[in-house]
Amino acid sequence: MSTSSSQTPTPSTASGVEPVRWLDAEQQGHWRAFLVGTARLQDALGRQLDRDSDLSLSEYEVLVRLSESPDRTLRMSLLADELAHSRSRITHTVRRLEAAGLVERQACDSDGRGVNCHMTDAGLARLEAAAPGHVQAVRTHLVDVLTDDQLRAVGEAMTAVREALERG
Amino acid sequence: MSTSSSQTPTPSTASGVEPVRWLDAEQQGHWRAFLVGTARLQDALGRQLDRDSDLSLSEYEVLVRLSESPDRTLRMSLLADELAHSRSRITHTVRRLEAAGLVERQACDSDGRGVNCHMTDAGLARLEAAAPGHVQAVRTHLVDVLTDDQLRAVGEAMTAVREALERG
DNA sequence: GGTGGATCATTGAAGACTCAACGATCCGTT
DNA sequence: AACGGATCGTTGAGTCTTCAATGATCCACC
Repeated sequence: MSTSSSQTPTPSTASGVEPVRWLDAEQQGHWRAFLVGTARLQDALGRQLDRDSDLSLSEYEVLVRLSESPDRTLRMSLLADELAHSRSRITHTVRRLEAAGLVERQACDSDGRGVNCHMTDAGLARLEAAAPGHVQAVRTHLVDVLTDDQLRAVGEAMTAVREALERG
Repeated sequence: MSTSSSQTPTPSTASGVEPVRWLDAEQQGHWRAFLVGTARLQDALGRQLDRDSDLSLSEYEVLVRLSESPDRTLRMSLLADELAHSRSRITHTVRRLEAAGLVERQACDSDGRGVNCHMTDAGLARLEAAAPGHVQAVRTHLVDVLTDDQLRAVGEAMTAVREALERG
């Protein structure tokens, strides 16, 4: 068999079970290209960051969001939402960053439950050191490989996917 | 600052350092949409598989490739290459699948170093049980969210990314 | 036909992420 | 003002992945 490939739709029995709408060969090809391509891409980018800057991709993403925020500070929950990472994951990532001195936690004035994550000067310096290499890698492996139209298409498609998921 | 965002290209000093070609606002938006969208998508698909079929996405992928191969058998290295997973990761994934009785290892006739991974009947049954729900999830969160053109654009873009990476 | 550099797969430890459970705080309702 | 459900963030255990090191086999070449 070739599960999740193009198949004759199961001739509808009287079973009441929704027949599976398999993907056709083309759809499946695109889906697999997506899976494999993203795997290789994330792998290459993570490797570059780790090798050249001793940061994981998620640590880098956290630092970038902080660098763009007023006072270089962001609530844990906002970090989680913006990066689409679980709260638990953000807690663990921030704990590592804090241990490295790149970030520090502060109580949140307006909400006793909240925790603010503030990027230290060392954190900013570390990000600034890491950014050029990372951006170059994003170019080499993604942006410069695609036409402008292709990159836009990917961006818009993934925005649609994201919005659909955030409704469900 | 806003690292990896659109910036005035550093006025070229005489330092001999290649100026960083930052991403412009649009490129960066697409790149982030890609990061966040793929994160949410993989999360949703992995969750569905784990909940409904007690399989991880990588276990599922291994089973699919095996199901499509002659004799439901594939070399470990081919599994790794096709899925873009490390050899070590494949070893661990297959070990778990073997422990669950879904797969078994066999010596490879033509190559004494090689190991063939063969999918058992139980493995096939497990895959067939998992497939409808998974395919439906891929539709709900990706395929049915996009137009045919968008899906093709994504597939072709990621194919280009993949090929570029496999050359470097 | 032996040597030396590749490829294949595994191993174990370290690292990162998930999951469920938890305590604390917030806030709408009564 | 007290209840009760919801949100926030953390925790620790379990799971998955990476990384570096290893042993085994293959093969091109001398």
